Amino acid sequence: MMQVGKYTVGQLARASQTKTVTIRYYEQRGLLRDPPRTPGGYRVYDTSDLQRLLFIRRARNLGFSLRSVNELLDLADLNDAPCADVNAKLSQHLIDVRERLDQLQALEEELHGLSQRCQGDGKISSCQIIEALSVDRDRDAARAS
Amino acid sequence: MMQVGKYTVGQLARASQTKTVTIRYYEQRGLLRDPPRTPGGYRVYDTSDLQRLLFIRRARNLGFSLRSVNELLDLADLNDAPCADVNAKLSQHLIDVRERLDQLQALEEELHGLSQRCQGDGKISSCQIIEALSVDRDRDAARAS
DNA sequence: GATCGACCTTATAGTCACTATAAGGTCAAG
DNA sequence: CTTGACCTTATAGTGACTATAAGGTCGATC
Repeated sequence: MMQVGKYTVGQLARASQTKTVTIRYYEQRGLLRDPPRTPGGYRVYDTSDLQRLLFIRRARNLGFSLRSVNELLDLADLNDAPCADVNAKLSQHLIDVRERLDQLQALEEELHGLSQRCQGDGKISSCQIIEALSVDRDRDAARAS
Repeated sequence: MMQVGKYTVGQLARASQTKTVTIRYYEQRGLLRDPPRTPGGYRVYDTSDLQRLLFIRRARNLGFSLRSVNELLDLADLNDAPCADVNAKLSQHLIDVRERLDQLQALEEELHGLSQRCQGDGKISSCQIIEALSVDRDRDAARAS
């Protein structure tokens, strides 16, 4: 059995809801260090690796790109960097997320409107949905002009 | 000059707000036919190609995957397929979009909450945001157990 | 008919964040 | 000492493009 506070890649994976291949991918990308190995070549992680991985996963769940996560980790490692830098990154991300949210909302409305048009009793030749996708609408016309 | 109703790839690109490489990519993926060529090898498209491309772009703008767009095109080509098939695809897509919307909304709230925690006057060592990302919160703890 | 520049051609590699697969080696328990 | 779960590396694939290189064609002008 492995020492307490030590993990194989699989144990780290379980503890962080990550796949082992993903962990190795993070290592390759430089987000996680090259861990020490057993004589047989198995990776041996410790709790600080787990902490770092959990940080990565949380930030990823919040929609940060790996690049952003890396920058965040760099900042976090630099204890005397100004906290405002972190907040700036967060604010920009929040702006991006809100924009995506707006777009997705508009999309939802459009799809909902589209789904209302189906009588459900016809053939494709008279399908209002296909029709709507096929015909130039105001937006297309305006953009193309 | 090119005949009326005929387009080079670049003209098709301009008329559909697409990049030429993307058009060739769609051709490669089988969404657009291999068009006839000039003696010199230039692709020559006509208005039906433009219609089809506009259909693709509209569906893509609505968040359909290329695979779905392809299925939709297949249905549209089959004039006697039941319209309900199209509606089923649309409904499923609407469900997916609404799910993404919910997730993005939750994300927005979390990020907003996080951004409220910045005092903006400290160093990383006392950054509440980094803190929040670093520390196990209820969700992580619950999932890992 | 030479030249120019805008446009076209193919092929290949890169992006992002993984996921999948193959072929083989290690670990610990029984 | 065998078993089976786990680990190793390397390579290729995903989706929907984007970027780049190296070269060929078109049509207008001189």
